[in-house]
Amino acid sequence: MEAAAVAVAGSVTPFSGATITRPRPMLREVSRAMAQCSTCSLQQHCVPVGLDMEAARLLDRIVTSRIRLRKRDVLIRPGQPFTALYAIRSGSCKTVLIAEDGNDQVSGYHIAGEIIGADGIATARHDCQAVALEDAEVCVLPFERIEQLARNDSRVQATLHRLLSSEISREHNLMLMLGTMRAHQRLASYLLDLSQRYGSRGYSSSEFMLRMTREEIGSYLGLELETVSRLFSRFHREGLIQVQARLVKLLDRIALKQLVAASA
Amino acid sequence: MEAAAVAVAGSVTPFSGATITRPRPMLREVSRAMAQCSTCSLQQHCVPVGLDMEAARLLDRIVTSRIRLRKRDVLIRPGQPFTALYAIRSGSCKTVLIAEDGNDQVSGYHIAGEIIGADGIATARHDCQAVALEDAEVCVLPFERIEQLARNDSRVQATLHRLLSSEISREHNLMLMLGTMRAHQRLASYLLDLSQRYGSRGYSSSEFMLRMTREEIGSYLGLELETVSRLFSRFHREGLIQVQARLVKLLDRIALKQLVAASA
DNA sequence: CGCCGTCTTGACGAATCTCAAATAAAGTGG
DNA sequence: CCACTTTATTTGAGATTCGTCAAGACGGCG
Repeated sequence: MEAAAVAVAGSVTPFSGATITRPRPMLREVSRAMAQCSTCSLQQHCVPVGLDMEAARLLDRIVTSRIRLRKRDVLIRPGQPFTALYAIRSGSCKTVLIAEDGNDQVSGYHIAGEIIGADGIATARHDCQAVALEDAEVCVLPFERIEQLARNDSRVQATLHRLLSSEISREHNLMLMLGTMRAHQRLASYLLDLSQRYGSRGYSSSEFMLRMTREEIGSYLGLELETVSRLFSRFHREGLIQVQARLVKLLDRIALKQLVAASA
Repeated sequence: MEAAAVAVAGSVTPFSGATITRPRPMLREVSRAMAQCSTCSLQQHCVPVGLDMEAARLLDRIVTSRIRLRKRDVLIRPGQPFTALYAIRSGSCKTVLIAEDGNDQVSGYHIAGEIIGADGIATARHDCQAVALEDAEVCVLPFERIEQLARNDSRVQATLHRLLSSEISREHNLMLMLGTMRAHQRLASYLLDLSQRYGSRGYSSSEFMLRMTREEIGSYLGLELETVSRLFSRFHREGLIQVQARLVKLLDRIALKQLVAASA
């Protein structure tokens, strides 16, 4: 009785930031039996963070289903009615802002444990697009249920508020980066951010795979793809990192941090 | 029993983005009797927007006090414990993000009817500074009360969620601007945004006073103050606006919009 | 094996920043 | 209210960063 959250088609749209070249099938809803926060291995990184077992059980009532995404599948499209938040269970997504004039910008890179879709609440429509960067799985959190549960339990309520507010803080950091940093500082900052996020999830914090193209990274950082490429080469040449296509290894984290902090 | 929200000192801090040259007295709390959403003239623009009379009365229980600010008074300082949101009743404020390295950036310009402080929820501490750009008055909305009321009334809850989400959307727009626009487009975009916001509050949408310096505007737009100044001169020369110090008059709104929309 | 999307690198130019100096406006104390 | 001090704004000239255009290399997939 509530497949609404999965009303996400898969065909090409005029919005599409990614170059989708072939029609895609509907996104597939996965058995809801498996969607349980209380037994999920991501508990410490996802919505339930900080909640005790009892509260985590409450969340089991929210997560009604999961969606499997293949690389380039579109999870959210701009203008789409807002019904749910999505928690990434595995894989990664980018979010893309698309202005009326066609201007677009990658506004986020999201990995397991992170939540997307909060932009849609105010207007009841999403204003960004979300696309899988690799095969991924997301949990669907119907917003009505969240609100209902939040009214009945202050822990759930606090979790929701924390979640919305941290999206605001995340964007604050991005704005600081876009508004005050030089190209090389932005890239260094991006690499350190990835490192920190992978590290806190138990992946290597010094060696990882970039899931976005140079162009997408550039868009995210407010730069052209050539600038990103040149900076990767320069960092490599200067011994700060080792980079081979999408595989990056941080060699001198301290120097990277100094780059970011340097006022000039 | 709850003066906590007013625990805001006024002396010089190492953070201070504005150049405050003298010590300032404590911010003054104003009689709480007057703070009533249900009779406030800003109802259509502030928190109560969209609520009926009955729901607006609920908000009266939230707004416990008001604070008067003089120009340059600091309402929120970074790191300060989060206790409340603030609704601007009159006057205007800027919010400033401050990085550890001292890097700072104006992240918002807020006028009557707008809410500030939502960044603090996630970490229980504010991460931005809020400073009055002119004499102003703000309503204090203790967050505990908001949450309590939101649990009991879904209209209040929805209002809160809408409010947090629109802050996210506001920042999305800023990011698009910082990440994809040229200097002249950013300024045109800023002027149109001011125009729209003043207009919707019953002020003139074509003639208004800038409350920020060229430097603050530059910081907000990710530009140097000289660039801002030159652009004001250029827009004036080209007949798009008339500008005399802080007083701006929009002469050709269509051309300004075209500037913003132009892809190159 | 060849195509296509991605990435790298170079050369050049435009946009923007930096530094500097003059002018205008605002704030301060008498 | 005036004279003085400080802050804000404008404008110019030169330096720098980054974007644009172009060509070729790389690599994965059919």
